[in-house]
Amino acid sequence: MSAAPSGAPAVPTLRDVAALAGVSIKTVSRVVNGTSDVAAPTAARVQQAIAALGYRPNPLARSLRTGRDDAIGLVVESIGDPFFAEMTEAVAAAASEAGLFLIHAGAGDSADAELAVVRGLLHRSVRGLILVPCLLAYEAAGLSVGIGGVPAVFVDRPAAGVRADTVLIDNVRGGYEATAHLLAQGHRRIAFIGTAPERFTLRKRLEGYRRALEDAGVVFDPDLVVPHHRTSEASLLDAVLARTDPATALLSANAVASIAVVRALHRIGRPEIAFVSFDDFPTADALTPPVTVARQDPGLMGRSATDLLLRRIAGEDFPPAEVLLPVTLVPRGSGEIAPTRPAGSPESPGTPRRRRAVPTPA
Amino acid sequence: MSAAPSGAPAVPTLRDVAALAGVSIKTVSRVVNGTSDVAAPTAARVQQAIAALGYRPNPLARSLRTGRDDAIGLVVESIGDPFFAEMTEAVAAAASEAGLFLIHAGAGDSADAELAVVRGLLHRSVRGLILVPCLLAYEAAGLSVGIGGVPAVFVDRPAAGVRADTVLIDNVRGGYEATAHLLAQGHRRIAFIGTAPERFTLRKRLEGYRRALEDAGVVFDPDLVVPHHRTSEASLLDAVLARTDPATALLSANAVASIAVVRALHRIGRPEIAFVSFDDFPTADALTPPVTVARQDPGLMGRSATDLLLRRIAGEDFPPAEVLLPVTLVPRGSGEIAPTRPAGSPESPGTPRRRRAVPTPA
DNA sequence: TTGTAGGCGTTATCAC
DNA sequence: GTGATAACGCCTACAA
Repeated sequence: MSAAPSGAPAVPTLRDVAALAGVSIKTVSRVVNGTSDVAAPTAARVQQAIAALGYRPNPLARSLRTGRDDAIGLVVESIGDPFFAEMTEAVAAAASEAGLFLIHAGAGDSADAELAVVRGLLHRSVRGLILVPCLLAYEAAGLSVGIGGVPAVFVDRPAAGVRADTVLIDNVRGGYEATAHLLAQGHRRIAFIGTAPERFTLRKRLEGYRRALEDAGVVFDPDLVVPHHRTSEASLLDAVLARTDPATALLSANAVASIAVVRALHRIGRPEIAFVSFDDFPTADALTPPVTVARQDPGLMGRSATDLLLRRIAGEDFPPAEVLLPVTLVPRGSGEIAPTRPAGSPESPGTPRRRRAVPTPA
Repeated sequence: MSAAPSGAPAVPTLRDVAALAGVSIKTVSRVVNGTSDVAAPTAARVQQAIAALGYRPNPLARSLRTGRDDAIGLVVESIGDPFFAEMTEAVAAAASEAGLFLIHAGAGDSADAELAVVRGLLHRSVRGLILVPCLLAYEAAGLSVGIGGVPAVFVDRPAAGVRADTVLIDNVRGGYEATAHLLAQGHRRIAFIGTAPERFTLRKRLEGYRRALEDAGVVFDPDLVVPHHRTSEASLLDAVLARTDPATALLSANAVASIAVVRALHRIGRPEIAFVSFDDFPTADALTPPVTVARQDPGLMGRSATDLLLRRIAGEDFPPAEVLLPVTLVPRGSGEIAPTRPAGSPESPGTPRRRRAVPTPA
């Protein structure tokens, strides 16, 4: 066994330190917190006593007194999602660097649950919050969050009814450019896979998609927009491929949808269909063909959010920031496939700019 | 703006509720905590006052008084790793179901940092800890953790010097079976990719690999064991493929290594090399060929750990549990490729049991 | 069944 | 510069 002293270890308190150092409690408190000046010799004695006893301030008692905890809260609906996992890692790193604990709270999928969680966090006197609002339920919640309240930064999606900093990616532009990229290859029938109208990001990406079509003079066809439920993976692409005027290209709405698309294409043996993925994913560059992606940077998102939050916590005052992070198109092959002209197609579409062969193993 | 009352919202306390209900503080406390009996009409009045004021107990004050917080701590070195992300999600779900907050602390990569973090967590009076010990540094740390101290469950790797519950996967067996699977296809030169001797799991998997070789009468060749640093991805496989007696099959040590292998094979255009991945990954079944994996279940790991922890927190007493989770071999194609006999190979190895063609797109 | 006094460990107020 | 003393919000004695 280890060299633990017999009996209860008895965590030392300010009083113990004070007794050992022969000073008052308050003096120890001063030394610990570095507030006001303490005479050098006194301070030294206190430091020594602290070291001897292995004293550490009790964060709970401190929080009770000061009304704030050395922690920030992070509310994400699902940390299993690789995107949020990477974001969370960045937040965790920045928080621990700032000496703050990270209290992680999953909000499930309901607005009520989310508000309850946020309230719980506020009750713990967290210094600030980073929130991925699962639903736009802050409208009338009457929470004192954001500017004028407990510092808060909304991430990935905005929250209605709250003045607070927001960090988003440029979903519309990302959707636009991904679509424009496919249009430039000559595609006119581009399916949008994995939509979920209730989700802000996907709605925005769809908006970008529609705008790009519009700018190219292609009529929007709602039949080419397919939702993705985890259960429907097997038949995911049937609706857009098995028809008289099938889609010749696919744009997925997020990484989860992308992986479903990859699986589906693989299963039906149609790797030659053009495909751009919104979101990068680990093996995207090792597939056949390698997958062209519109890449966002979750780590950057987490860092930006935490930076803003820490500035707010430090007391900086500035108008609500709206950070819009870029989306980068990374051509890898799958998105540069030109449409195969289906038999009896009415006309040749715009000239494909380039055509990269699909690597086929010997 | 919302219907916030003018002036400071002033979080209501027990006293406010007591005043409104016309009872004593203690009575309110009793109602809130459900301890001892309170007369029905009194209780009703109190409940009403609570509702009217929107009172919520202050968890910090409660923690200070009771010496415990309604939270558990989770220490993982990197939550960005998909494996730990999935595990964390399971833990988070179970914790919130039990009404506990999850305090997440990244430990970086140093034993000192990890111990500091654990100490910090203990100081916050967390109810329990789930730890992925980054280094086996608990030996002489003298922390009152585990049996007889603050409930703790070690996950993924054991911790020396602590009596505590542990949840591991059967790494040796997983490594053994993956290797045996390749041996059964006739492979004799099997490379082990992504080793890192300082990591428990990888060491164990390597052990399983060696045992399987031994049982098959194949001499272990240390040159076929290659470490994986993130920087060396480009030339990862050179050492085992570019030689007179090259490896004909690969076994990767974990998901990160697997993805590196997939990329490397893709880059050098050698998809026909047999490959088994330790750990599943999202697109494993959509690659060409689909990747055979030895699959572990991170969610199950998180759930098992939390279950144990909650039982400890509830006061159950039982000898330290050592849960060993299974690893399942999932044949998908890449692991069922027989060796191509290199020119001048001395002899034909054991009969391949089955040979599945590599799907090649037309 | 209900109320009163005291303290958990800390910081804030005010004297010295 | 330093030290008593009173909170912070809650819960655990014990008394009524």
